Amino acid sequence: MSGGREDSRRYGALPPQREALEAEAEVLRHWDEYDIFRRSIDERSEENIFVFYEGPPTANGRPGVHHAMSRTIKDLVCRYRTMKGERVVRKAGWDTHGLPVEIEVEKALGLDGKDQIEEYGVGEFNKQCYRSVFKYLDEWHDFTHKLGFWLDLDDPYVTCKNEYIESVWWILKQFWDQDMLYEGHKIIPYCARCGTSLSSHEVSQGYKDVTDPSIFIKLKLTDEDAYFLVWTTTPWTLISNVALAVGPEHDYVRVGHRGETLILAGELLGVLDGEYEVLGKVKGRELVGKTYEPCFPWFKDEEGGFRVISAGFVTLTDGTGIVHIAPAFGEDDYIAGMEQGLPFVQPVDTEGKFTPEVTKWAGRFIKDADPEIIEDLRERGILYHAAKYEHSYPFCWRCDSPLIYYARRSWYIRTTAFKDMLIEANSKVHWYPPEVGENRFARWLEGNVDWALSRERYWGTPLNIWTCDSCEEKYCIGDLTELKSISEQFPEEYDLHKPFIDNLDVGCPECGGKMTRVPEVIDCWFDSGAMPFAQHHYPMENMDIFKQQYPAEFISEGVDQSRGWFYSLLVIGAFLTKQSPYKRCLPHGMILDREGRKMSKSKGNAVFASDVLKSDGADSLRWYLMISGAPYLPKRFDLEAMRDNANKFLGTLRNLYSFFAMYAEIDGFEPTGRVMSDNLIDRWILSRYNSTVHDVTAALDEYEITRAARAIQTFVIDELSNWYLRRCRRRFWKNEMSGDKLAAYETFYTVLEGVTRLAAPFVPFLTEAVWQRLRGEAGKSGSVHLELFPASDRAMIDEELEKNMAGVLKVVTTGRAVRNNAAIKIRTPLARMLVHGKYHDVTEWTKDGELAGLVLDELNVKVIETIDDTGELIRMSVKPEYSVLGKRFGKNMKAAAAVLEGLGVESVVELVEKGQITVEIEGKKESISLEEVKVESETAEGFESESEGDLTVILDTKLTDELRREGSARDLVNRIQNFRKESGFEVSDRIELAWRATDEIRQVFEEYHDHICSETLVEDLHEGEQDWENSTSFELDGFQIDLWVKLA
RNA sequence: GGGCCUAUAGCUCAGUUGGUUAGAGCGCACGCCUGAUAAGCGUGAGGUCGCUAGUUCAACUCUAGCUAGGCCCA
Repeated sequence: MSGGREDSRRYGALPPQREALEAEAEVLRHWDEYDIFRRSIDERSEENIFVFYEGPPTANGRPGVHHAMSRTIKDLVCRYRTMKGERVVRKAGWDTHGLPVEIEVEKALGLDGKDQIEEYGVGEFNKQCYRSVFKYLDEWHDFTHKLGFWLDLDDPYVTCKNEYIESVWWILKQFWDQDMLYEGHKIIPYCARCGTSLSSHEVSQGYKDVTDPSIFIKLKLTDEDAYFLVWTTTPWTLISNVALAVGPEHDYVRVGHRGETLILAGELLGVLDGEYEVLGKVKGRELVGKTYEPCFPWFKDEEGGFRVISAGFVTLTDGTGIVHIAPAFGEDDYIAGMEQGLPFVQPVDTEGKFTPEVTKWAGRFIKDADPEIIEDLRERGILYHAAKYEHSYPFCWRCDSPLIYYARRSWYIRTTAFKDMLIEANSKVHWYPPEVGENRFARWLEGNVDWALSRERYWGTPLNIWTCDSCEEKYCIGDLTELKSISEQFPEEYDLHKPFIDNLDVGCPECGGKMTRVPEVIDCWFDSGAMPFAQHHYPMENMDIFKQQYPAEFISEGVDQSRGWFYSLLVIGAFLTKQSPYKRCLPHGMILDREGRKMSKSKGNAVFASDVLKSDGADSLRWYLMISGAPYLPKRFDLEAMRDNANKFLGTLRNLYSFFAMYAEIDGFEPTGRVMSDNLIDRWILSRYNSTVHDVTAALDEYEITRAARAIQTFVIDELSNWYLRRCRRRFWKNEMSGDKLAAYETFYTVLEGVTRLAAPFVPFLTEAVWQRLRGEAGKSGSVHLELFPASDRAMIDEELEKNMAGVLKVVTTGRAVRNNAAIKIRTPLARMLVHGKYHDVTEWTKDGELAGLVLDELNVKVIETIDDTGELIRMSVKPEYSVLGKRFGKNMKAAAAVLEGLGVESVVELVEKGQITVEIEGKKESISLEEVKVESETAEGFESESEGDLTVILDTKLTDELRREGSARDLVNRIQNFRKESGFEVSDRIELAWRATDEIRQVFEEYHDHICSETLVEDLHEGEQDWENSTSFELDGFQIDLWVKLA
């Protein structure tokens, strides 16, 4: 072991729990010094590869506990596969582009909007973006390191590097060559503040419930003294209104209302205030073609507008059934406008302000103008009714401005063209749990729309399409060689971002004219989705590495990445290789705060991973995240709960080692690896160990991490510590190294060493610290993480024994309850214990002397007896076994139950003795066998009893003087041990003891002389006062006792 | 508004094909143990299994609806 551990002992001490952080630091130093991470990869065969992809985080914010979640899962799986003998390369990655970065830099520089950025200078701005991305990189490195996430941070892929961009370009060109990249106009969610369109997955992050205006306006028909009643929640779009849409099959009515004639859908008359009279009924299609007077003057002369059109999307759930159409500001509107030849007006600029055409509100931000627009409509008598409307509306996920739907020029990937292939590729992916992939993700793919790829921003991979200024031909340039061949004076040093790329002089390969690149950059999700290829600079180099590392066996990120990374990986990978780039995907749930609320920066309830690591260490955090609930469920994070949970397990593991080390050191035990014990409890723990290894392996192979963690925890705490070690302590206390003691050491060592390997992927630090100390010299340059995962040895599993021991444990638990009820402490021996159970499982073990011995010892009773006939001690009754009788009696079950539960004592005895009995149920004679009922036993007389299921334990609680004296002897031993410790003696020190007490106690000392002396390592026992330094006095069973002690 | 998931003890979570004492840990109360000891263990009290209807002899479990939360999509 490296670091500061100076310990000459064979089994060195673990740092105490309160120094767990220092212990983890020591392990980290060891890993560094002996290059363990590198070796864990290099020492594995290239023939046996497990491929893992790291989803690149954006290092422009502090890592939170949710990052610890995915990083723990990733690390756990990778360590596990490594220990299974596989070679797991783990390349780190950083996602560097995108709007979030730009926003942060804008804020830092005090810039507001694109004009100011361009004024500031795009080159310098992008430099600042680059710097900003790596602002938190130190904390990310530190967090990754301290969490124990083994990841190759020295050779990461970085999406803004020239090589990475070049690979992305190559991929884009593949799309281009197959006509999968096109330029179009679409109505897109647009953030006027950021001056950019947002992808659907960006939009989805920003829905909020807001209150918007809800207004009804009256639009006068040109050839009739009547008004269409129209509803909208976006008054500002009314300025761009060019048509009204009705559902052709819907029923509309003319109504007389407040002296006017209004037209609206018959089903929606409820929107009217007060009395109305239905004047006539008409189908929607009969209204088509009617014209009306525009509500605003600026576009009243547009040709082909201001008429009623028919549209399928008109519903009768809201509004009036008459929908206002503004083609530039809604997707349905735009499509309808194209189909029906409506005019297209877009009097809103890219900053979301009205253009000069709208004289009254020119330069005003559209949403801000809403109140004035409403007021204007009111003044002119067009407004029918104005109210508030609460609904869910999208906001920009970064800058929080309301989005508008806006017609923009945009580049798309034609994902709809290969939608079926995406669905097919996804169907072969194993999702954990399956429904996330089969239901949610697959369904979402069904509704696939083309991927809006371009972004009108600065800090991103430039879209590699050039247009010739002369011949107008468009070219997609797929790599640097090609670009260099057609550009003049391509410099040695370059950065492919804007503005460099736009300043190049690029000549048209056709006509030699000057070419200009399209201004856009691309969606950063395309960058991260390209990582299987671009991380290796494929296909310009590393073809062989790519081939070896594609596709991934396993990826894991938060469920919120379904539409993000999981999608972009799939689109790019499947398009290029016709298969999904990942075979297994384990999405994990969001981390909520202790109140169950989402963690967010704005709420201030986010917990930062580094803070938790600093206060509690990695193992605690990792163990808590893995053991508390299935990974895909949302999880509440509570520091207190984490501490309780983790200390329980980690503390027990630590104590198990400390115990072992203490005695193994004294006895100079050195493991031989030969575990040949015929001691029953040794065989039991080895059986349970191998069963646990089997269960954990099965769970991890199915990626059921929580199930695996719980199996380990149950084994370590309940079985190894609370039962095996508890029962075996005395075997280690013996003075000489007997065969049995050696067997205990070998067994305990074997299991403990195995447990460190079993738990190593979960809690890599403590397991490492324990493993190293167990291995001693041999482990000094090694690591538990270089070892193989334990294999379950079937020959060691004894199911019969496990079953019997389960019976023993049940009896012990019940016996303890009896003592508790009777208020007789364990130190007081009891004469006998009677056990009764219907099933053999529960009592079978009593035939085995060794098993019975465990119970005698644990409960401190002299004799154990099974009783078939509870006789006069117990009264019996029966209850039906519903699972059996329910099928037999069906409807008559209730009657049958009543009959059986009402059986008299004699009948029950008859049933138990003969195995069956005839009773009358609903007038029919029925034969009931013992297998069809449950026999219950109650009550004890003069004894104390407790029943647990079909098991009954009875203790004879009568105390004799003899038993009392034995109890006192045990008390004395206990007091003397405490006294030894207070006096500062070592566990193995031999002592002289003197005592002074009454005759009653003298009798105990005489009768149990040998026992007391051997238990407490007394060489000489004296009666009477001494002048030794160490003395104590206390009261026992009402008698005063004085003790003196000194080293022998 | 739609899809998927979740709802069980004060808290965090288990609960196998419907079967009659619904489990664990933490916390709480009481106690035990004390040569793993600034540890350890046990017992107990706590639950109309989110609500409502339905299927069934029997529902925490199946079905439908509702409510609340989460994720995703509009």
